[in-house]
Amino acid sequence: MHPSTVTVEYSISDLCKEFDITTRTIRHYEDLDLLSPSRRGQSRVYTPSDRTRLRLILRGKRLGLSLEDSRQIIDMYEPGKTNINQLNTLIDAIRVQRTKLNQQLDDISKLLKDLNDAEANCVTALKTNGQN
Amino acid sequence: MHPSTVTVEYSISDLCKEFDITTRTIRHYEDLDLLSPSRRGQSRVYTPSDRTRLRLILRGKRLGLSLEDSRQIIDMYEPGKTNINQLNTLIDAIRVQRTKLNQQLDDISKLLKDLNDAEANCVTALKTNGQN
DNA sequence: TACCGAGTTTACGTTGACGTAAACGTCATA
DNA sequence: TATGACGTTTACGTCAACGTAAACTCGGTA
Repeated sequence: MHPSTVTVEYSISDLCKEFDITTRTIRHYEDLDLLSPSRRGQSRVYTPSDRTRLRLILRGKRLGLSLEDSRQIIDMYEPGKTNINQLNTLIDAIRVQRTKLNQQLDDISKLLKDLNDAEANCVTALKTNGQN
Repeated sequence: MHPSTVTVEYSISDLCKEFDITTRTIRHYEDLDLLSPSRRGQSRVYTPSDRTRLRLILRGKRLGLSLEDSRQIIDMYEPGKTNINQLNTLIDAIRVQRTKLNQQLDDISKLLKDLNDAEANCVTALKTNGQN
């Protein structure tokens, strides 16, 4: 059996459609070194790894991270080129991020509770006024 | 016993210190009708209720909400002036927000897991290279 | 009274994250 | 061959969320 040589790749519009963003957005991320696709001719060619990075960027956006924050976090996943005396710095950064995320978890649970209360108030208001 | 008449109030700089923001930020929120403090002379005077609103705004910010989003959510907590035929709309909005927050919860738990993995990789890398 | 600290308004500047338009290349197919 | 669909670069525009500076008022106090 041959080793699987089906190298998956994506065009810029493939990724745009999948994630519902514009080409401008993707090229913007490349300007900020968040993505660095290879080229065939002048066209950009994206690997599954690039696609994963994009997913991480968009996830970061949903969490309110800046693109710069996302770049740092994503670089944490690529431990290959990290030299040893940066590893401890990296670990510290990871812990800082984790603290922020735990704060977010707390914020969200509180907000969800507030929303529950607010909804309950609405429902009560609807009932007591007896109007449908 | 008298009813407690100690009406707590805050100056703009009180709130700035407490939440570690600038006066410009607070006045900006007022421009957007997120806050509407009363005045003594020309100076702004904030009530505990204003302070609570500010806390909610900043919590929204940590979650990546726009100020406009926060304004809408905060208005949900003030059911007094909401008329009945808007209540259903409000309930819908609440459910939309809840959906977004649940998405965030999912994002965060994934990110936390990723950070755990990244940290583990760092630790392993430190050990195998045997350098302190 | 002369200044200081804390407040105010007005208005232009900045930064991040793209939008939008212009002008162009490349390839398939009608 | 010419018309689209899809790609590219370059560059100015926009919007949100403030920053920053200027010029002012007001209440205490040295």
